[in-house]
Amino acid sequence: MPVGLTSHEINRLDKLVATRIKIKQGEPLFSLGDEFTSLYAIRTGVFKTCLLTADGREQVTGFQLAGEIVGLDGIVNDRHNCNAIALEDADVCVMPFSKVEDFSREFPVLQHHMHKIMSREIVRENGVMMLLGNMRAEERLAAFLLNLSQRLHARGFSQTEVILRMTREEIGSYLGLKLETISRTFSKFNRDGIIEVKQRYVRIIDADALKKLYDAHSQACH
Amino acid sequence: MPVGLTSHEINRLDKLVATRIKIKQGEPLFSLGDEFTSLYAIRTGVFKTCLLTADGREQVTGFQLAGEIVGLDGIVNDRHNCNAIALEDADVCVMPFSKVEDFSREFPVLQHHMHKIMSREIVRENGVMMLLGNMRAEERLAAFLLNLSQRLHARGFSQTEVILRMTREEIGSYLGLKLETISRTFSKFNRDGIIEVKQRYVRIIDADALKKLYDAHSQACH
DNA sequence: CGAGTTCTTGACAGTGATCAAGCGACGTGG
DNA sequence: CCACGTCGCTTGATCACTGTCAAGAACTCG
Repeated sequence: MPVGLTSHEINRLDKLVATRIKIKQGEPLFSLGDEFTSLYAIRTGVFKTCLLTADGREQVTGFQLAGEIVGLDGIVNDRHNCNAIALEDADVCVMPFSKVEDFSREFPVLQHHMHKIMSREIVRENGVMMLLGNMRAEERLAAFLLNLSQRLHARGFSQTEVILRMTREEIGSYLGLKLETISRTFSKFNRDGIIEVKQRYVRIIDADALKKLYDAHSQACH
Repeated sequence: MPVGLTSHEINRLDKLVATRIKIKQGEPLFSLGDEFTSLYAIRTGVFKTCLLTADGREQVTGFQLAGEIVGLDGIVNDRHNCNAIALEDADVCVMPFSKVEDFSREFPVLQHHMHKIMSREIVRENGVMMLLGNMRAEERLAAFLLNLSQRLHARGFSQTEVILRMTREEIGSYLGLKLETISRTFSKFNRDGIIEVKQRYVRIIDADALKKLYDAHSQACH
């Protein structure tokens, strides 16, 4: 939520986020084709957003942590354009979008905040396109680990120790790789002493080595 | 521009799009790092948006045609996050973003329109992620050709004949492939009688075959 | 007309996918 | 508490797709 509001304004905005719902692990917050009514602010828990192909395979388009907004995909067609699935039991604020728009007209700060959130999502996806289009498996996984650990750190968790909430298959789908490749690359990082992996537990030992991998595609060809 | 406004309102909104600039082929409309001040509505011409790696290789993140909006990436950090380069001489409306926000608060229709435009861009990028993450070279190029011909058709051009404004390298960058692969795949489509290609000229002979390729990744694995 | 850019095509190599087998963790019910 | 079943993870062997390197052709534009 944006800053710079009076306490009276904040009281009014509280109504916007009054409705809270709980989503159990594995359950959808919304599904492709659902009518779009609201944006959702994640209070606790981790979600994935994904598209499904007709045969049931999925493309994970993002992982969302506490404090992030999901549902922006639904605005354009008044229907959700992806599935949002809880990767652990989650707690979510429901923000009816018509109210978001009403309040946005009233509070320029909120309006600008909304625009920034949508722009940030566009820029994030640009980064994923770069990742999928130009990077190799090791670079992709390094980028993923660094990004995840940074976001967790910003939420007060350890920057070096991560408990993955998603499977190898989901990571692979997000990164455009198969689960075997994720597993192999984790094992290689482990052998090289860059990280310590054991199933869902990951400890980042040498963040600089990961950064180097991440930058490699920019520097390799000098 | 949205519909459902009175002529008086339209007159006022005209001020928003009063500034027009011309961009020569190959010239940037804006560049990565530039201060963000405005959104741009393309009146004529085709643009590419791209990110540059340190070594000068690029990731094309999109191709924009007349009627589309560029610059949304700049909102989040008050700096442009990519380059927008004209692929042919172009004519662009400059819309100062602070005015866009002012008018959006005044005209709910415009506000909602803006939200839809940003949401549409998010959904488009989701589609590109699916393409880059799950599809093979032929499927990607088929999707690209279908998408381009549809968008051109919506602008009154032929649905079957396309003059590409971008190089093989730019198409490849967008699709996560090398220019040789684009060239080979074009040649294969040509041999198979699906399209007729000659340099920048492309005629779509068998759109259904392209659609089948595009859907293949959903149906192949039943 | 010539220089530079873009495109095509071939030969070969490499990265990651596929197929397959086995292991390990976790949860449920006996 | 343990047995068992399921799901997720690891690892190996092989293969296919696309990348890389290279050469030459075609087109564009000064």
